[in-house]
Amino acid sequence: MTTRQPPSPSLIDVARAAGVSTATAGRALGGYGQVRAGTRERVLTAAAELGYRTNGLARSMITGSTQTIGVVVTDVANPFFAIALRGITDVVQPAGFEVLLANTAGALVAEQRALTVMSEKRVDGVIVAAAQPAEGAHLEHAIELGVPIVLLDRQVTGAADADSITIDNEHAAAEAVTHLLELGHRRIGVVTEAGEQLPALLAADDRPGGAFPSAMRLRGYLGALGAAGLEVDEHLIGSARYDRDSAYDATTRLLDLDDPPTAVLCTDNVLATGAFRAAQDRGLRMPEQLSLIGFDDEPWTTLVRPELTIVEQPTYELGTRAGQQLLDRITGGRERRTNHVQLRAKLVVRGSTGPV
Amino acid sequence: MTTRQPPSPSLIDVARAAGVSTATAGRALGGYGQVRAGTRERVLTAAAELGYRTNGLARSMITGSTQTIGVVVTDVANPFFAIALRGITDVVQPAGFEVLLANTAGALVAEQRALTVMSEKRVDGVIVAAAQPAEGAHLEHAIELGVPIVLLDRQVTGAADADSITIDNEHAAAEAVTHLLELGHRRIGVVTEAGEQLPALLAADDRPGGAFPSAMRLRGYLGALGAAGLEVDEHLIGSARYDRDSAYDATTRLLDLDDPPTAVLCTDNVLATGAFRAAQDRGLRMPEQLSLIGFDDEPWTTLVRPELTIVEQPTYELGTRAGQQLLDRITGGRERRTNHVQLRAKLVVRGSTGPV
DNA sequence: CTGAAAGCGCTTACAG
DNA sequence: CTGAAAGCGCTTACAG
Repeated sequence: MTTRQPPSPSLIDVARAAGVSTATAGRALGGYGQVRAGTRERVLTAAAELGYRTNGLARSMITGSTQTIGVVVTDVANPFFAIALRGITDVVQPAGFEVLLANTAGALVAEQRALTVMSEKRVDGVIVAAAQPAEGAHLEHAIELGVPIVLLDRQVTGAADADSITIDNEHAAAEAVTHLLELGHRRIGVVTEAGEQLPALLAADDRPGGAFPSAMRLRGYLGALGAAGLEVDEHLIGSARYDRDSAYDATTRLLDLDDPPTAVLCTDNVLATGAFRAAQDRGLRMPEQLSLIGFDDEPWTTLVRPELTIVEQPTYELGTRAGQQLLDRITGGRERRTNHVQLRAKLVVRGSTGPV
Repeated sequence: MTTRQPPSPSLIDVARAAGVSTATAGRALGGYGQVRAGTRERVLTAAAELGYRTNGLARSMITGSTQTIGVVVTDVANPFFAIALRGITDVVQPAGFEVLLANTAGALVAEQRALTVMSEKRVDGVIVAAAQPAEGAHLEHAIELGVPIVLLDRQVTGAADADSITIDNEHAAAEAVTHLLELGHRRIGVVTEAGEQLPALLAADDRPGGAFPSAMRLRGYLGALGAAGLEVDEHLIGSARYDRDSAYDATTRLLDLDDPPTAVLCTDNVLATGAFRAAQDRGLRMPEQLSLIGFDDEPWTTLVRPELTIVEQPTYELGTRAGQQLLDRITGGRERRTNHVQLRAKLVVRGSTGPV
């Protein structure tokens, strides 16, 4: 059935059919202003008969609000962001807001473009998981234009006026290392994608502004060792790219050392899959011959044997809080102080960690 | 820094600053019509100085296009939809379209509301993974209003004018069962969330219109057994809700039978986690004592031992094709015939299946 | 190539 | 409670 599509009826058509002015028709349909019950009835009936639907563009242009927020992430297919995104929609949709989503694949230009487009589409605010925590100029620019921003999962330097919601990654990693120390481990390795930032982390003693979670976790690892009075052995820091195979190789290199680690912390869930596999393929019994800790409570961590000890992030809550924070900012206006919330991760001890 | 936000400059301001008409300013900024190079320069400079950004709402109201598509899914946190969504954005964003996302949590009313709102916001088209394959009236209504729709992952009865992209779930499940039959299995169980649809499936001999993938898979299971001349034993059909614990229980019930199955097909990835665990807890050696097949190539399926034989869906491609299909429809208009594409899943044989 | 004018479809003071 | 008019910020014929 391919009928030629009739032009969508406008408020004028409805008003004419109901015998009222467009102002009155608008009031009846939009639920604002005062309309006599009988008049409202006639307008509603006419609208229904004509198949009228409000033109949201026209309305938004006048009201100055689109009831839409932007969400910019590096990868929606990553379970972490997928779950956080669900948290955002669960909070924001019931409040009458829609979500405009952009995926940047980690490219700064894509993020910049997304912010420009969203700003042109007049979103009421944006939640962004930045591709480059060191690059915040475009974000600050958007804020100056009047677009409230909530940073998700990572702080950004140069975006001082953005709110943020993150996880205390440094503390989370430190807690995992402390657990291993308490079990008696002294040679503790780490599989990380923040390897090349090691020199900077070792040098700096001030807290960095914008940083990837991976860097903060590596920092936590270093800090916990330091607090225990242990020297950092750079051989124990296994650098990997963000994929399973690379983590596999990094883990293998650690296990090949003359003086290999007795325990390994993986600073991410994907890296943990590679590390687990490497240990498995090598036939190492866990936790007797190797203790292993991962990140995120993914389904597989309780399907493998032994079950994996992990650091559990409040991912869903990260999303709901981000959504709530942005709604508050949209309602509360720019006057409110910038708000930085940090959530705590939780160590979940299972079978993959044991005494040395 | 909380400066009071200056009203965003409009085209009028730019035109005035550049000493041209708004028509000319619009042409220079919007990249349409003819403008002398020198004039364009002046306009662009003025715009940059004023910090001008096009008002997309006003533009869309005139051009009749928002360069935005809607995507409606039941659960973005589900890896299946998260990956498909990534496929959609990867195709649609480079083409200059943004994505308006709605999560329905499987509620029909939420889906209806989402379509109304998206239609009011004048999206150029919508991709929807329907909450209720039997309810298509609201979808057909949107199409009549001029909003092209592409159905994702499930057909819907009553939405005859919608395009669709799905996976041949019936064939996929049948192929898995055939694999087990070839290995000599005769008592083949299934863990499914479509259990209550069994009577309907056993009765109907015509292909159903709208149906959940789970129902189509159960249908494939029944068909493959029938083709092999085997009677369907309803005791071998383990009904579960869509969660791990329920699948665990359903699997346990199957294994508790006097004459238990020697092989089990799980019609979904979540159900497979529960089934795998049940087999594991019972101490069954796979594949010697039980052959198991799951759905979707999730990371865990190659981390467990034995590795899981699975049916791999082209999830990412499902998304890219859906995006492409919608763009074609938006460009091509309503005149084109409705287009139904079905993708094939692939059986990946691994260690969890073996001879009986 | 450029401009004056109309118009997209609403909401908002302002009168009555 | 209702209406006439203005206006949101653009693009599009239509003239020149």
